[in-house]
Amino acid sequence: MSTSGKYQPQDFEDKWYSYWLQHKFFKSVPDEREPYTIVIPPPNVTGVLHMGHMLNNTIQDVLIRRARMSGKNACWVPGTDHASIATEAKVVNMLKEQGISKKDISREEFLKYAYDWKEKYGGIILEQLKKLGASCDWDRTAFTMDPHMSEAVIDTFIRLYKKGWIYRGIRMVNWDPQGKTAVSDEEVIRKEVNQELYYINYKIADGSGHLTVATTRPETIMADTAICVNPNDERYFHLHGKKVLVPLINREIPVILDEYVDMTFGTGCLKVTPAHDLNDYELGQKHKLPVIDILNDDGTLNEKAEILIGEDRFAARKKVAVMLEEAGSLEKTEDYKSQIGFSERTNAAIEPKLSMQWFCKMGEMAKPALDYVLNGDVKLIPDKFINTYRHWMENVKDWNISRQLWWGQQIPAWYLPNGEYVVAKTREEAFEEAQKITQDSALTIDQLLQEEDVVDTWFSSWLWPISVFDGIANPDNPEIQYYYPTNDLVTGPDILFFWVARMIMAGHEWRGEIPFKNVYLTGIVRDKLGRKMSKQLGNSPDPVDLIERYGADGVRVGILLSAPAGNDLMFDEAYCEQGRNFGNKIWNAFRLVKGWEVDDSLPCENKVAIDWFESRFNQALTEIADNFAQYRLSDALMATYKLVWDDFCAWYLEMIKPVYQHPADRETFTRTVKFFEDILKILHPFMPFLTEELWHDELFGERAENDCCIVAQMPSFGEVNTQLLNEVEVVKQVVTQIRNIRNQKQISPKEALVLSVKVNSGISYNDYKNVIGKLANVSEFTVVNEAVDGAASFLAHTDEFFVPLSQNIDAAAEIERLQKEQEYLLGFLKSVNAKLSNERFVQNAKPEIVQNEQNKKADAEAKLSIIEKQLKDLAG
RNA sequence: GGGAGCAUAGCUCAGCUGGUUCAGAGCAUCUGCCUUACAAGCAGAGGGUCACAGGUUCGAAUCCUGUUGCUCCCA
Repeated sequence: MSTSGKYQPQDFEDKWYSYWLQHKFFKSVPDEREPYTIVIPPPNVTGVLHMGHMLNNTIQDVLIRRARMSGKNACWVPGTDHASIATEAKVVNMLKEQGISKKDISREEFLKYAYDWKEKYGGIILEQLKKLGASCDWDRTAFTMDPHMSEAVIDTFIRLYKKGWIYRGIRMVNWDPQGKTAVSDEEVIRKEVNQELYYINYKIADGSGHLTVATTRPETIMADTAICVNPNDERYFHLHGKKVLVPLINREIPVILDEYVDMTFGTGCLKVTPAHDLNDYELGQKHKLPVIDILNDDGTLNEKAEILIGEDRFAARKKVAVMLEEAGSLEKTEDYKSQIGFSERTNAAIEPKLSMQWFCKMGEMAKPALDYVLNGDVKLIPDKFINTYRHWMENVKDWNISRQLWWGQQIPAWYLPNGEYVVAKTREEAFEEAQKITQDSALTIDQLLQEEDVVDTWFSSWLWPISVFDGIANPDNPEIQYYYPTNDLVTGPDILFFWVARMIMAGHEWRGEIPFKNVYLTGIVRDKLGRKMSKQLGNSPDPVDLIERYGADGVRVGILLSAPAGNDLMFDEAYCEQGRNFGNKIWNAFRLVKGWEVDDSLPCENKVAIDWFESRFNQALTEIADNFAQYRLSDALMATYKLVWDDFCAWYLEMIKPVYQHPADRETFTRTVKFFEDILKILHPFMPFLTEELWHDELFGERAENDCCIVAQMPSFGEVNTQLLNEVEVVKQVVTQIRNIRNQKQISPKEALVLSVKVNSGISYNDYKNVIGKLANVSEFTVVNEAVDGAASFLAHTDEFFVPLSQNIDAAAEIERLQKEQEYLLGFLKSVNAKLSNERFVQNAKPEIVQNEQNKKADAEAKLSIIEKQLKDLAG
């Protein structure tokens, strides 16, 4: 503890993190203890820490630290994923700045640049996690492209291919023209966008007039291969069998009939563009229409468009509109709102595009993965997500796993000169296989061409809980045997399908087992106005900056206070301030105790206070454990907060605090120091730095080098004296009431008061004389048999208290107060009596509930008779 | 358009299978205090027709139906 006396978390946080690292407290190796394992949801290697990470990793650290302090062998595996699209985009940009174009360099050269980039910038986020206090086993830091991790990916590809679950096919995919790759359905974010609906006239080829088509994408007319109308649409009977001319290019296309067309939308005439729309594609298949793809991979028009070649699709849209207008083919335009897909990675508008891709069948794998969740083997917390999960799993579509990129695991498929392909781990194995298939002795190994594409990053991530323990290539190794299945996974609901569902599938496929027992789904961090935090809005605080200002402990407390499980959280810096203030409170409570002198000759006069706090502490311990068992971390924190601030600081320390510059007795001091140590333990998972700092203070005596709070064992549950707890609650009421009287009558806390009690409850107030004397500054406390005249009075439980005051009592005000209370009690009694005199209540309600009502009745009646008597006395 | 969820104090949220004074917590607010651990604090206090309308029940914040408003997922 620093000598400055002020709580300054920055002074010691780095010190203790280094100390923990040095002493390898985060390190885990299999042993005879029960394991407790968390694998980190690997953040994107290009990423920097944002508030979502803060939340997520604070939760993981709290769980892992608590497990570590509960006798478990705690292992938190950190790492990053290679984020193929995002990283490749960054590297391409970096090269562009250096004047290098990706087209001009080889795959090998590109990958070298990419690895250099990763080495240089890829670890930032992990360093930031250290600031937060994350107690990961850094020796285990994994990366989804580490050799053994990549090998697991390739093995998985081959295994699933051999099972017939991976196939290649032409499909309409979500094309990201900026990333120049396909993305999966889950990576497309739909947003409502204001667009224009263009009404375009197509001339009928025989010169008999025109028809009008409404479209949001006029630039795709050059790819039209038909116009479709509903066969039942009377307006268009005359068009059946006709041909029309595509405006601007005058290509002839047929009018086809299909009930698919919605007669009420637009004009009822649909342009069919099989290459650029999924529904049109299916329609085209059905009617055997040709496919004309007019777009390049980067979203510009190609020569098949005939016009505007090389223009970007959005620029082309505007130009086509102008050209149509000039040609007299544009009937009108209308404002129109519709849902457009955007790439999660690049935010480019997704272009539906036909291309040859690799797919992974999901149906077979989804079934067991769904069952694990439905039968509770894998628990989703909160369980409201089970419905969402089930819905997705029951309607799962095949997963497009190929990406047209270099950064990632290259698909282990090898093309032969004749167009066939084989799937094999190495070129050599592929060659062997190829020879077998082709029986071609002329085939040479160099003739094999490996698939250019890589697999989706999630195709690595779904193996994460297994592959970090090398459980794919070495399924029986001691690590995977020990740590798998892991315990808790902490992540956001937005990747329930991307990742969580697929990990469960992979777990079942490779090990016939779940990957984790519990999935804690955090909410999304929003600003206090409820908006999602985003770079564009600039409404996200920089977590590292927050840590510098409030301390890591303060930020951890702040973010947990605002984060009930599964709910989005409205983050406000005020929570961090509350966290820091809490740290300050603990710090100062510590300074108080530390400052006490001890006099061994003094007797202990605080037995009641000590016994009370011990009971209260044990009670809170159960509450906290219960909250943890239900993953109610903010409640666990709040229970701890109240125990420390209210019970320990505000009540206990005030009860036992020696008079200024007077020494404490040995017993009180020793017990209090012990309480403090236990408090540090339960606080540690939430506030690791502060607790470690105080743990090593000389107040606790000499500590061995490895005697650290981080590895201390949680206090064990002790006895709870309920009667004592209840009595102290009454005593606290007494103290509050006296303080109230002081407030009302403007009596200084320094002025001692005299107190008498007429006991009706059986509580032995003698035991609490000291406590009440100290907390309420009462110099004389006597038990009386009769009411004291002319004194301020109040009720605590059913006991009557009297405080004679130098000033006269305002009898009228006192009467009014009592009458108010009487009125309330009479009303209350009435409702209780109404219940009790209701036969159906007495018959139907559970006996203990009826008994309760009777207790309430007796209690109210007792209070009423006291008040009546007091009123009579005042009147008399 | 289909599905799910939510609505409780100024704010963020608890409130389990209806029944202890059930209407709560934290923060914020108000009042009084620089009482030598802490003003990043202490002591008090106020604040809600539990979205709205019906229903079931001896009894509803809690269960049912409808209405309104918001959020998310899917098409």
